[in-house]
Amino acid sequence: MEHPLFIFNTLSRKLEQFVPLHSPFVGMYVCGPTVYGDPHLGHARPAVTFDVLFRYLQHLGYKVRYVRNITDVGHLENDADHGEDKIAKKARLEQLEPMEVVQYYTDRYHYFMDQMNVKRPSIEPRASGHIIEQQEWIQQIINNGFAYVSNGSVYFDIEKYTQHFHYGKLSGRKLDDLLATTRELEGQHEKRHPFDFALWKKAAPEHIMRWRSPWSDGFPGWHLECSVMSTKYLGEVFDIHGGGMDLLFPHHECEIAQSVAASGKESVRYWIHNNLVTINGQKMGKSLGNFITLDELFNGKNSLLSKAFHPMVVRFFILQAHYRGTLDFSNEALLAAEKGYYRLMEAYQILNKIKPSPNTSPLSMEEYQQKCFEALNDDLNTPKVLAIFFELVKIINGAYQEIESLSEQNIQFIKDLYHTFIFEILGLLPIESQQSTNLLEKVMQILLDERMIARHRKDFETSDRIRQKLNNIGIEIKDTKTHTEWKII
RNA sequence: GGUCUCUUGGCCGAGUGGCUAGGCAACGGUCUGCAAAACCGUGUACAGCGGUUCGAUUCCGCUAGAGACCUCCA
Repeated sequence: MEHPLFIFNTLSRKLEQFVPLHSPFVGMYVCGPTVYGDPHLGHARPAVTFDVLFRYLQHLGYKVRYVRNITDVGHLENDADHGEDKIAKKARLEQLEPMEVVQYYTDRYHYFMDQMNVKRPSIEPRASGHIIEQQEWIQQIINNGFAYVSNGSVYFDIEKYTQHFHYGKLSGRKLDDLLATTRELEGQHEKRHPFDFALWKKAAPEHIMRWRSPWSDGFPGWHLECSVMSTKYLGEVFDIHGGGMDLLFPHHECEIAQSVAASGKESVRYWIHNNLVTINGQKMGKSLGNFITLDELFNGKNSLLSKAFHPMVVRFFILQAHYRGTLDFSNEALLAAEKGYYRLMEAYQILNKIKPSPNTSPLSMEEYQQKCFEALNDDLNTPKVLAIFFELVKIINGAYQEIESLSEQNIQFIKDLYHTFIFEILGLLPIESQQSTNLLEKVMQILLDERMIARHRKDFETSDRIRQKLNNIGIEIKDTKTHTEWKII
């Protein structure tokens, strides 16, 4: 690889050169959604972030196995629900089979991710399909002495673990601090220590989702599935584990502990975390109820939105910020992103209309390419890539007006840059204008001809009326020196 | 309360020890019958106070404000 990729590893809190364990193969695991609700903007961020990483690694020539799980069991609710499974609870509310809920929201998730041009992972395992493997892990951890059975549930023995290993190395937490701040939770009395976490949970009688086990009829603990499924498909040690910042503790910390307790090895080499989407400076999240679903975003039906936004605009919006910074949502910010996105895409269309300059322009296109790679290699700096492209947009527009000159080769080179960076790696696609049929083309031509005749005889009242009426139904007219252009907006 | 992070012009957001991204909005201009788009130009931002330095928005300290995690969460 001629361009070494550097990526921020949460484990070391440093920028590290990415070197796969078994090049050219790369194993990447990302925590997927818990399918008990519609996906919102907060789900889109990691999906897009790691989609870009996936795409970029592939572009660099790596053979990537990308695993992203579906959590369809195992998340406890510790409020008034007495450890009831989240999925089961929702099912009860809606009078549905749990698996029906799971299927519904999984389909929804896929649908919206497809809309945003997020590639499907190589493997998308479900927690409920790996109960046996999870039980095997639990047994292994018990055998190794790092877990104990209590009243049909199995808990991870943190104190035992810390005698040999460092619990808190990823999140930088100290056990004493944790001790002082751990809250009173249901089932606490079953644990030896308040910070022990469940590997297996005995199910209450009314609990729908349950499986047989040596310890009780119950369900696996909420941190176990990722450890089990990642190593099952990627090996005991693999390259990348990603997810949202909010999963850092306790979820990812527990994953490390589980792996070490089971196999003696830490399985993840590069921990990568994306930052959160905020709204009014606050985390957008399920529990706060301040989230905007992708469905609402795409159809505009939310009081915070002035209009519907195209999925590509949302993707662009996400990529305009660096993945490790918070991204503040607002209607205004989205409108700005929308404008910018169309500007970027229109410049690509204009490339086909430029008259190539016969003399070679002094612009070095290779330099732009180089800068794009440097930006991506510097911890996936997508906003910088976009900034570089907006410099090109200026040149493209200038060339169209013939105040800048681009040679045939220049034009082709820029097209190639678009294909590589914008379409392939950033995964932004031009929004196809609603299939303008041949008939529409012809009708438009008649209208524009009539308008041109009116303009020629200085009947601007008529020409403006035609333009306004077309505008009202979503067709925009632009007069250039030689002709009139139109497009559906 | 503990741990950690952040604070960039009207908004969103990159980045750097000196050469001041980008997008959106605004203003002036070119073009146009007028628009729209595009192009050109303008606004000289880095929370506050100290310190290090020839020089700090960028490094260090303090203060203020905001946020995240400590409980399921992308």
